[in-house]
Amino acid sequence: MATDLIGAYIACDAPGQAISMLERLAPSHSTVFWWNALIRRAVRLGFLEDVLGLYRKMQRHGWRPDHFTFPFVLKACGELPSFLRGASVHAVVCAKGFESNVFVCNAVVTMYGRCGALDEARQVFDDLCERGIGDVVSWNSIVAAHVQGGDPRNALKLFDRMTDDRRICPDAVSVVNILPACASVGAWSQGKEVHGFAVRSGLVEDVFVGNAVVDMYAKCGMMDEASKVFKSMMVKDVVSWNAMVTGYSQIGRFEDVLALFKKMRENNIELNVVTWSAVIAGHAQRGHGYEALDVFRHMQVCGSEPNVVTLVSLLSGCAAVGALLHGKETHCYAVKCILNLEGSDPGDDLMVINSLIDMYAKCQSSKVARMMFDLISPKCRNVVTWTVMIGGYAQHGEANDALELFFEMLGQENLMKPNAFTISCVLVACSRLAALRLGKQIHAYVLRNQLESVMVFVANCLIDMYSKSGDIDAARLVFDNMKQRNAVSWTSLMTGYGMHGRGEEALLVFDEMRRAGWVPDGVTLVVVLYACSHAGMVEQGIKYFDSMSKEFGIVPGVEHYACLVDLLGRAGRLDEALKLIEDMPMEPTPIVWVALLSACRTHPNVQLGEYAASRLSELESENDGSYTLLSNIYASARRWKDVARVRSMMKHTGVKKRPGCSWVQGKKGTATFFVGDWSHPLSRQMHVILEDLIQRIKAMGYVPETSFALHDVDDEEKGDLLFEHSEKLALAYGILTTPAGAPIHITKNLRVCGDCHAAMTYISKIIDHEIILRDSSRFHHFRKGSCSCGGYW
DNA sequence: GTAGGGTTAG
Repeated sequence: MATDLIGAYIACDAPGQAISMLERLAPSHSTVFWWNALIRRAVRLGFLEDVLGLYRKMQRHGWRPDHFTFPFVLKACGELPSFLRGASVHAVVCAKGFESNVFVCNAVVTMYGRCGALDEARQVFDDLCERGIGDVVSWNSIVAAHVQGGDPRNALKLFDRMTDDRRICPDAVSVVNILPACASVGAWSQGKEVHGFAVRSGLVEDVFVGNAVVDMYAKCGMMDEASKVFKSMMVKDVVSWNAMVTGYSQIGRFEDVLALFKKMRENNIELNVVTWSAVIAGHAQRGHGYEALDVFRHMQVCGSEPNVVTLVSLLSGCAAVGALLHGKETHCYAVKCILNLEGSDPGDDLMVINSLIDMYAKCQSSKVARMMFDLISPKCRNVVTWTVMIGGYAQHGEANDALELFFEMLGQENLMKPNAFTISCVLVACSRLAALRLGKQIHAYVLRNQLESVMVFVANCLIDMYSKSGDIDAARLVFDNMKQRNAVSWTSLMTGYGMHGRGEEALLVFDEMRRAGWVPDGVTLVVVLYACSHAGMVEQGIKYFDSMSKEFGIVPGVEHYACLVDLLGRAGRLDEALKLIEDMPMEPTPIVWVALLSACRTHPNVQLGEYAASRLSELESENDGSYTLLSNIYASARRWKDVARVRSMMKHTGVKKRPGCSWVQGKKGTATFFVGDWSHPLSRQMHVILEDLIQRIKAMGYVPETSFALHDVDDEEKGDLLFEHSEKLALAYGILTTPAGAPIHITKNLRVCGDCHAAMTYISKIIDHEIILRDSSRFHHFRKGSCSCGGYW
């Protein structure tokens, strides 16, 4: 009688009444059923903490959980997820002798899987197998644990073992579990086998299975296969259609997406938020932010409610095109409609916040990004939060801030483990700063954590870091040791050789690349031309440029023309460079005119320089570099009035010359110097050294090239100004702090000054160091009185 | 037991 009442209470969701009645009953076998019923109800309703409360309460009142109780309780632990509580339930399972109950043990495996405890899950599973009581559910559980735990490769291995085991017959769940794993590692041939199995066993008629097959092919980019399966499906639902939409969106076939939309309407399938989000994401991932925004608008017109996923995709689109205003609108929308909604997953909120930080950083608003970052309490941040902020800094010339934040991340109380993304961002920052010492430490970290073996990306960043930090041979070593390479690996190495003026080697790599079967793209050709230009290989460069379309099927873009202008200009062939610009099939962009203007500085030509500068200012008036170049051109012609005019023009238009800045990586960190910056504690000694060196090289024939000083003052004073250039200060500091015989590495934010270049060439003859100077475009190795650039500074 | 999402390189 009492138990009937309890059942009724449970059925009408009055658990309090049911519990108080149960507590008044004496423990007997029949009433465990009602505790289980209560617990099951709580699991269904998602009251996970209540499940555990009931579990404790029933034990306090003397009832023993049975083989029905444990799976529910374990499910609650897995969904919370709470490893500690799950493990203690597992301990009780063992203590009460339930380890031979496969039903209970399968639930333990699933629970551990949900908690990310793959080793524990595996141990329970292996135990089941050893005792020969594992069933298909056990196998499905352990495979699912590996798929969800981010270990798809082992999931695939386990699935293979499962199909080899004759006692086990995979079911629909097995197939639906394993196909996403195939897709995530691009194992389409294994996916094809699973598909074959599904067909032979008839499972493919299950709409879940069919969807999983379509999804697998679509994610592998095999839309013909996906389409074939899709068409053959007797029963389709919106998930089937969305799998196709996603597939086409990912490979950018949006006209096929539109065709699907039409058919969906014909079949009365309503587009849902997943459909729209997938298309938005497809555009965003291809860098088509404005198309993503269009789809978003369309979605709203159609009355579909965006959700977290929609916003995250949309923000990545805004970030890709630097659409700050749209990003801000999306931010407002998120605050109004999405963030902090009752019952929303806090992980989802963090994802939106991470996307917002990334969007602001990529839209040049790193201050706003940092404000958002600081607003999140450190214990709520995850590794992506840190990475987007570090990456934002690294990419926008705030490399020091990037590194500072990275160290802050490492010092967090709740241990934050950098992942491959974080490491890539940090390496970008190292590259910018030429921070070789830190870069090497990061490399060691990469090796210890085996990040490079799975991540071509990280190794590519290492190549870039080493070559931009002055150690191109180390870059080569990283390259040679890569098990897998992609086109970026090759071009990174070529860029390195190009920057170091080792054009022949860059071209050898280019040949190697082609022999290895890689098809060069537009970027590769830019690098090839750049290498030719910086090594003075004019004829070679022209040949490559002329054969681009024929040999590689690449139509020269404006960036290739700019390279060729640079190439001709460096060689002093200014008329040809101008003719090339005039004959260009497209409108020249600023980089083209800057290339010509630089050439007019290297090979003084006032008239052409003026022309280039005027064309440049039509396109962008705020380029401080172009004013400096023009002023240098006038100065070298000793046209001081024009120099003054340019300076007043700069003042008038509010263009500020970026201050020259050089730095040296020493054992105790970085020492940074600005022009005329004598604030360093070693300044006195630096001054003495410079004075002495300049005296000595003057005796060797060095004549200060005062035209670089940008001032109309008498020569003696200009000599002083040259004396104070940041790269000379950095050199003096390097000499003071670098052990004899070791190279001095200097990095400068702008192009090296011609006088400094000349002075360093002389100085390298009399000091016991090689000087390796990286400026904004390339490396200069000064050794024994000559420079690797061969005068093409 | 099925679908969509945030961070990385030339």
